[in-house]
Amino acid sequence: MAREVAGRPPEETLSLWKREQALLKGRVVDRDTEAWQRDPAFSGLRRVGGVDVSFVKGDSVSACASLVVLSYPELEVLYEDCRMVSLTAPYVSGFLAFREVPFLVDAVRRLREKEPHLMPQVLLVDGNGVLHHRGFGVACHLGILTDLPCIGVAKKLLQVDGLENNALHKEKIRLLQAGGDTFPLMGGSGAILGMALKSHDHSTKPLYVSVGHKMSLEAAVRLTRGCCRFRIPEPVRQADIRSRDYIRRTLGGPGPPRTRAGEEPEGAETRGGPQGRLRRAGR
DNA sequence: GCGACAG
DNA sequence: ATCTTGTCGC
Repeated sequence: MAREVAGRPPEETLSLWKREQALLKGRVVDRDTEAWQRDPAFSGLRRVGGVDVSFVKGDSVSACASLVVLSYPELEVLYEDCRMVSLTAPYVSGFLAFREVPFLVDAVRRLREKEPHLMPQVLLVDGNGVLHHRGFGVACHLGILTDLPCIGVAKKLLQVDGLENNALHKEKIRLLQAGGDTFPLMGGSGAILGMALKSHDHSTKPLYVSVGHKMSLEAAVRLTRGCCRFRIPEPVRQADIRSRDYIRRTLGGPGPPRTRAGEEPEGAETRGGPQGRLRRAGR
């Protein structure tokens, strides 16, 4: 049943959300807090997490929230948790966290309870950190709620605080040479809000990296680069691929629906549990 | 009416 | 976010 979530929240709700962001923003730490973050080779870093939420096409409510954990530097998947969820908040630019973050926090909590030894040492988040209307994007929000170092990795420039995807910006992109090349994204106040990063040699579009929590921008950019086999860093890419795959296996796909009304015994999932646990463990 | 718009 | 196959290039 394709449901629709309420259109745009009333101003009163947005006002409450802004207050919440302002409150939590005060707790963001934009410095390196872990020893591995300052090491040239990130020695000591063994697990990197990625999160994403994918949607069912004609439906703005049903989605799959996923959390994956990869080994570093091998980038092999060690853990996967995909779960169908019902979103309650609509997407409003600047308030993405209120739509997606509760389910990502749930995923982290499940991991903490069931496989604490696989807890990632940092999370790469699909979206922005401090590169945000009020300096508190989804990567900051998730970082504060989980107390994990987080990095915001966006695929498009969020045009805030004077930043514009204009001719000058496009020219700077064109001038990026090799993978790893960057240029700073300076806000109106003069502060560096994030970095545009050419994630690999033949990528046209850069990634927009910003601090989420418990990490410096320099380390965030360097680690993001270290996680890229393709344009999108592996943790986020795997979370995306697996969440979309989970939806396809659950609803989409050719042939008759896997679970026609009245068949298939109660509850039990066809493929190893509601969360599609641990598969293809690396090493 | 026009432009903006992370996911 | 999603709608979507083949196709061009290394």
